Amino acid sequence: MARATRKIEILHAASKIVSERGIFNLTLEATAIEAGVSKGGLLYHFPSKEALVKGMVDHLAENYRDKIAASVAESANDKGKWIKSYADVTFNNPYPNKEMHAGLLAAKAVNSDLLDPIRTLYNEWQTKIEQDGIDPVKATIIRLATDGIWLSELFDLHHLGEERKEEVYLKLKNWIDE
Amino acid sequence: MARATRKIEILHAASKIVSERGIFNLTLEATAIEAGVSKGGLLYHFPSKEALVKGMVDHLAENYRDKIAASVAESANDKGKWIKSYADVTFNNPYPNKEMHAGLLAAKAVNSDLLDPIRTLYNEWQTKIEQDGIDPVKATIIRLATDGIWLSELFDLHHLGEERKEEVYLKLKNWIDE
DNA sequence: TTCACTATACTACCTGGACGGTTTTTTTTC
DNA sequence: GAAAAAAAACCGTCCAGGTAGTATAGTGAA
Repeated sequence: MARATRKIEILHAASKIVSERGIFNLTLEATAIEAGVSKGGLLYHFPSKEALVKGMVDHLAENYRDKIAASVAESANDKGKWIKSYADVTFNNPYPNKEMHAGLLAAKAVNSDLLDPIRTLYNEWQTKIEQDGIDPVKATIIRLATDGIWLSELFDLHHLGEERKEEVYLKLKNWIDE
Repeated sequence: MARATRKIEILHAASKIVSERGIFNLTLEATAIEAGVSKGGLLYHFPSKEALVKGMVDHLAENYRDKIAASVAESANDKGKWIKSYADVTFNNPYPNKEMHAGLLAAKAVNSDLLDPIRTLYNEWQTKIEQDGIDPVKATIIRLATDGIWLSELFDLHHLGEERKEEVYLKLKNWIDE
């Protein structure tokens, strides 16, 4: 089974390894085993390690873009819908974030250029966020604060308690409409 | 020459390699060469790679702690001096941030437990920031926004222009005293 | 004598990637 | 619609190169 799916299974396996065992354990063999495929099979889909990591980043960038776009689409067309969607998705979606973390770390380790799709995404969002009917500085601060949560989760540096996190989230949301 | 200094030179060399060439090029040999020391010499100071990375993290944590503490000390004892110092130092000090980036990435790659000193630091600051005379939620948002800048610089994801960055900085500062 | 190294050699292991198959699926031909 | 051909998807082994860490003998300074 699984035609186009195999590639994606392999990408998930790679992310899982990075998340659970760290970059240094992201080897072709380990990825193959985790994905339930042979090394040769893996190399058929991704002809090099760099190609594999590129696959991770491209995949997650596409996913994240869709996720935000979907959230924006179902918003009423009120002002601030981009920053609101960005904050919503990032605060409340542990899953794509995990993959994001793995992809970022892997790309940074293997070849920084592989981060370009994320940079593109970031620039797109920043533009939208700043041109969405609210003060761009305020919008940028909300965006940065959201990213701050991200940083903290990426390195597991500090757990805001759930209540504090919720308070922050609500205060940011209210601030948008102020 | 250079008694206690050599160790620190080695740590700087290691950070430089991580920053410029990425984690995978942080080998013992490369570090020794960059530091102008023999491999044996390096291993004399840091008996394993993990010890080296631990040295990086410990050193930068100490540095960062001092830096913030110094900034707090020279503040008038007005409310919000902790968050103000945190934002000041992080916004305006590209140097320790670079080392921080390298240390975080190296520790995350080699062994997440090595991040513990940073976690401790983070917890200390969060406590101080929340008990410093201003609304803790507001203080936390400022802290998160500051960290957002960090994330962006760490992966080189997006350059806020200098003006926009300055606007953000000023708006956050004003917000503290509001 | 000890400390802080240098220089070199060596081991044991791991990893990316090449390579030459084999099996499964799809397409074409009769 | 069955057989044949071709393409796609995959397997498993091998190897050159690199790496952490060990070992060892020696050097100069305090």
